[in-house]
Amino acid sequence: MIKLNKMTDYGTVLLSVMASYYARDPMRLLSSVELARKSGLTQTTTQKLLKNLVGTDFVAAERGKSGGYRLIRSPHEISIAEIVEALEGPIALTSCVTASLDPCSSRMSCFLGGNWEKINTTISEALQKVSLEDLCHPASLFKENKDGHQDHILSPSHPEVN
Amino acid sequence: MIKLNKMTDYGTVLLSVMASYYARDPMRLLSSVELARKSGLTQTTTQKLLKNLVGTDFVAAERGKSGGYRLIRSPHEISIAEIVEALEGPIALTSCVTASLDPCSSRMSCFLGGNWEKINTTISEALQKVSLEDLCHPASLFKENKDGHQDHILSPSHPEVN
DNA sequence: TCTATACAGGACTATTTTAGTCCTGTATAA
DNA sequence: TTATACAGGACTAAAATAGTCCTGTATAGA
Repeated sequence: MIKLNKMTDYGTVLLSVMASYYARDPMRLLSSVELARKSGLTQTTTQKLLKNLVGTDFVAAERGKSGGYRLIRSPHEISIAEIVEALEGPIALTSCVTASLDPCSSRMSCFLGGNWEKINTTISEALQKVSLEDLCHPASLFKENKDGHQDHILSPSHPEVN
Repeated sequence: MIKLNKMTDYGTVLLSVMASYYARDPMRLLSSVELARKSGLTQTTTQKLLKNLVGTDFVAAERGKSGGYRLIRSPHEISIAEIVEALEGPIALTSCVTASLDPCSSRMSCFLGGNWEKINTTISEALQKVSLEDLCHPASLFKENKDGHQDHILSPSHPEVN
């Protein structure tokens, strides 16, 4: 099975929550604690994810007492490819294609490499065509509680065991 | 990084060797020992791979003293998708899509699931378009030794440490 | 018929990768 | 000045993968 990490799965959930807030107020900061609660992920996992997402060109952080995180690009401009690359590194089916040091010590691997690279490109293009917004339709993701607060109804494909 | 297993990487090397023999004589049987030597993989790894490949509709085995393995379909009819599925199971980015029992216990995962499935389909289609023959151009893979025997010049992307 | 060879299948161990935890430091609003 | 929240890395635990080993079955040839 060609698979994403759990962390990337969790990451899409987290970013979906952030996207839903972005839709209402792009400048709204959400702390890691808030994001953990809204996403249903544990705090430590949420924090770890956020650390990996800060520094990309779609998530920014502000420190201090009223600090937090927010998207800095519109969800429809953020591709799944970018998210995957932020959390897992370059999209490629074999490390041969991307390893720069002594990448292909044999003719076979180079020979295969060119073809794997075609496949990798195809896959990367497929992921580039899907945006965070495509995964996330914020309007349907939240419902109001009696007390006016919002609770997430989201959870990752592989619910985190708490 | 979305990645294949090492075993699948090794598997493409092994199948490339088999394809090169198929091109000369489709009925030629190659023992696991021969295949290990020609591919540069260890015997145990080769045997393990072959066990997983036998039973697919592209590799068959014959037992007994002069037994061995061979391709039973032309390399140009064998897609990388089939190879990957034989060695790793169904091609999918998250297990949610394929797990049939309690696959999506939350709205989010189902909601995401539909989109992941689109992505998975795209990736699967990309892999179906590449054949074993595309990876393997037998004519260029072998060179004759002085004594007229052929040695493999192939090795996997991640050469196995012996 | 006997024997050597080669595939069949599964159980087990070791290794590697991934996930998850913890600790210490820095920035900022109040 | 202090409480809060992000930053970064080291460490441990868990899961997945790779690799080994053992026993059984089929078959060609002596």
